[in-house]
Amino acid sequence: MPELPEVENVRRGLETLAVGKTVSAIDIRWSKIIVNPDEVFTAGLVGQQITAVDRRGKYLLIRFGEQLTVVSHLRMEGKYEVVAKEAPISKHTHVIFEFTDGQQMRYLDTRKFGRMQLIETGQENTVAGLKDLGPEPTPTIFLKAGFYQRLQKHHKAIKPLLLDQKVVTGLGNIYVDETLWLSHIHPETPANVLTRTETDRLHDEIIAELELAINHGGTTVNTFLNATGHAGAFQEMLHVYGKKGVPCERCGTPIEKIKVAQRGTHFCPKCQIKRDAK
DNA sequence: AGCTGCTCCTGGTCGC
DNA sequence: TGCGACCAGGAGCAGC
Repeated sequence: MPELPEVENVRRGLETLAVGKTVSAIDIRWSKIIVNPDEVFTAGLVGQQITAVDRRGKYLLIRFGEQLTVVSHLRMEGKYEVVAKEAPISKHTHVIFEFTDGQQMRYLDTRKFGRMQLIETGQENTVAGLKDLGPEPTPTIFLKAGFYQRLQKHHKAIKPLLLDQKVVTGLGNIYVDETLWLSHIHPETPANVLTRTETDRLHDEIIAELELAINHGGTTVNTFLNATGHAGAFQEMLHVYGKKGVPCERCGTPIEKIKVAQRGTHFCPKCQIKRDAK
């Protein structure tokens, strides 16, 4: 599933393949993907040129001309491809941007969870989800002191807080399990029992893990911008996610899978000791 | 305000 | 083999 590293990879691919192209037509095949009325979305974008592709957290910000932005969230299975218009269209293609050069940028999404919204550039803060987004996971923006203070305010489990994009943006279920294992923290640990030393360690692991994944996913960019293609490569680097019953790399104890806040959660019961509330 | 639970979807897996 | 039940989950939202 696309988390921040995969979205960044898609961003880089679209930057290469779609910037400079001008939209000649739009075909919306599954209307619910588009937050705006179909005709507003289409009328706004036809004739516009793609000028840049930015990213904020897991949101893609596709810039059209100087004044318009399409905010695109891939959710679970969204993908983009840029292909010749003659290329076969899969049944999971829901939005097609046709360009004046005969190519098409297509949005594919097996489970149709993804969303796209046309806004005026500069109005990003009107989009629910974007306006309350926390810091990007980079050392200059995501600060240890603020992270610690934020966690101290909560007594619920650390895992759902890391999934909350308001605390830090970019983590999904896979990377949360991975960073908690790397940090020796049990996913159900109440956030406010974590020490400053522990949250500092967690902070560093989050930054390092996402950077590693971005760099790892940045190796292959072709006309098909496929998040799962890169996830396949990163698969080899996972320590706990999807490894129920497999011996922990550090201590050999079988990895366990439980539910935390309705999410499948993988951890090592020996390396990640559960602690009670204060 | 914090938190929980529901919703959207389809493909894959499991039991019978 | 076929079929139904159930699971996977990011984030917006309602409701307590």
